[in-house]
Amino acid sequence: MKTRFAPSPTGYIHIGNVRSAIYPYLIARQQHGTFILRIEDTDQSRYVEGATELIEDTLNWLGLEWDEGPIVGGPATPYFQSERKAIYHAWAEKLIAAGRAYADPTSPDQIQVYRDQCQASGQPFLYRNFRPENPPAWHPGLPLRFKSDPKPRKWHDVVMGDLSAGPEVQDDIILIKADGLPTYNFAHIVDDSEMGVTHVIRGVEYLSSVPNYLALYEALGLPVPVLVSLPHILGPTGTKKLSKRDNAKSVTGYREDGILPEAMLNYLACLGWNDGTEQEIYTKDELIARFSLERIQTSGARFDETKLLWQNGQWIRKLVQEQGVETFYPRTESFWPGSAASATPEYRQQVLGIIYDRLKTLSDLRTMTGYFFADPEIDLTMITDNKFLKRFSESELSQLLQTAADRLDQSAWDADSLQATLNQLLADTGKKPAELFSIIRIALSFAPFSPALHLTLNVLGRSTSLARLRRVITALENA
RNA sequence: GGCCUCUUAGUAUAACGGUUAGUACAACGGGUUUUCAUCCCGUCAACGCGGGUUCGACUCCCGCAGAGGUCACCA
Repeated sequence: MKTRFAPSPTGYIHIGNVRSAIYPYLIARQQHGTFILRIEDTDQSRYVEGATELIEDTLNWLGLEWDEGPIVGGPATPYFQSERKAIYHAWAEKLIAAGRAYADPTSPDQIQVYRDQCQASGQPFLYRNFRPENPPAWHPGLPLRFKSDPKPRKWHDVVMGDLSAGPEVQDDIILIKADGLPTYNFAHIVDDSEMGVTHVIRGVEYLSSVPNYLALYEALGLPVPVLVSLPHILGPTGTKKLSKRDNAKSVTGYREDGILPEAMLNYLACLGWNDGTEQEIYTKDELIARFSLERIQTSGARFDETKLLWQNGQWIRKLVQEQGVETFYPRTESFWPGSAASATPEYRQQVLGIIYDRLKTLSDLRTMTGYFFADPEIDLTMITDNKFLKRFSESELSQLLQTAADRLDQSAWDADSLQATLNQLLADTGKKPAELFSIIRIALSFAPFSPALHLTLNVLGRSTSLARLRRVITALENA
């Protein structure tokens, strides 16, 4: 089995088209086949500098390594269509010799006139109805058209099932443009054949062109590969396919948001595909083992960021628990708040160790860990408005904090001892956990939420913790 | 407009003629010595419509509606 991902370098890879890379990759790996990356850069006007690198970066991030293509090379080198002109021209000459292709002398303006005429009379426009009787010999500067042989066509699509189409959708499509470069319609057929691609996996937008492709395969004497049409991914609100026009984010844009590639691959693979079980979390190896083209959904699927976020949280927990904090830590390095810059990696790892199960994305570290690295600004309203604390006066609260500070000062400073001290404090003061722990927690962090109190104290350390309690005691006294 | 495709809760999906239509996310409620999160328990919520076929239809057939795709010297 040989599959390929064949993007055109017109920009970044977005959520809406990355499944055309994931599915061919998964099935190729499962069958111990070959996954090819081919760059379809035949449209010079749409070429974007650096887009190829963006594509490679996306595949690398998701872990979709290609066996043949740019950088790695392969038996069908080159893998850029712009460098394969001679190959397309050789196949074009064969068609001309067989009487199945001809030069098109009609100007684009004239074609537009024909098109308008048809529209005015309510007829579908087909170029073959205007085919010139004595076309000139083909030479550079003239487009080359396929001489179609319209007839009923039947074919099978692994996802869509048995399909058919009538002659009315088959036309004399352009094979080579006036600039000498081939169209997608011609180039992909030649390339897939030359490269030995057995399974063509691409978006459903190509479905209506398949009858023309079938005619071309026939005229070229080439076998038709297995055809697989992937339904579109829809935007979160609209009903149209996700595209860059309606703010589809790049896949790697989610990397900057703190999404893990494991989660992204997991989510995307399962958007419109399932193995029939109720499993939700899949590793790449599990996806490779379980994937099947036949179980790809026939209808489009909406991209739902909420579930991606949930899966990402699951993956963060899974990886930290499996690998340990130290191993996972390097992946978090660019996500810490600025105030963490002066902290040691060891200290950041300690913070990560008690906060990771609250993260939905790695970038949550930026907003959730500030008080571990710098003294938070005192905001007494967080105390006075707290639903457990508002019934106490400032002096009661400051006395409570004073007692807590004194006891903690006597305590050994490790998580277990701190928990024991807190429990003892609870018994001695007769306060409810919601009261005692809330005032201490807020005094330490002034954050809406934080890890368990004994763990927070343990990581902050004795001197920082006590200093923070004391400045709040002072603030309460002066209130 | 022609041609083609699709249609189960808000979202992603399971079901391959017989189920109280299952699961996950979200939402809502509850539990786990503070908060938030995790984890656990629970609640709400779906077969687009109309005809057939059949003892029986989400499942098969036909029609309709809605949505999408495509009709480029773009891919």
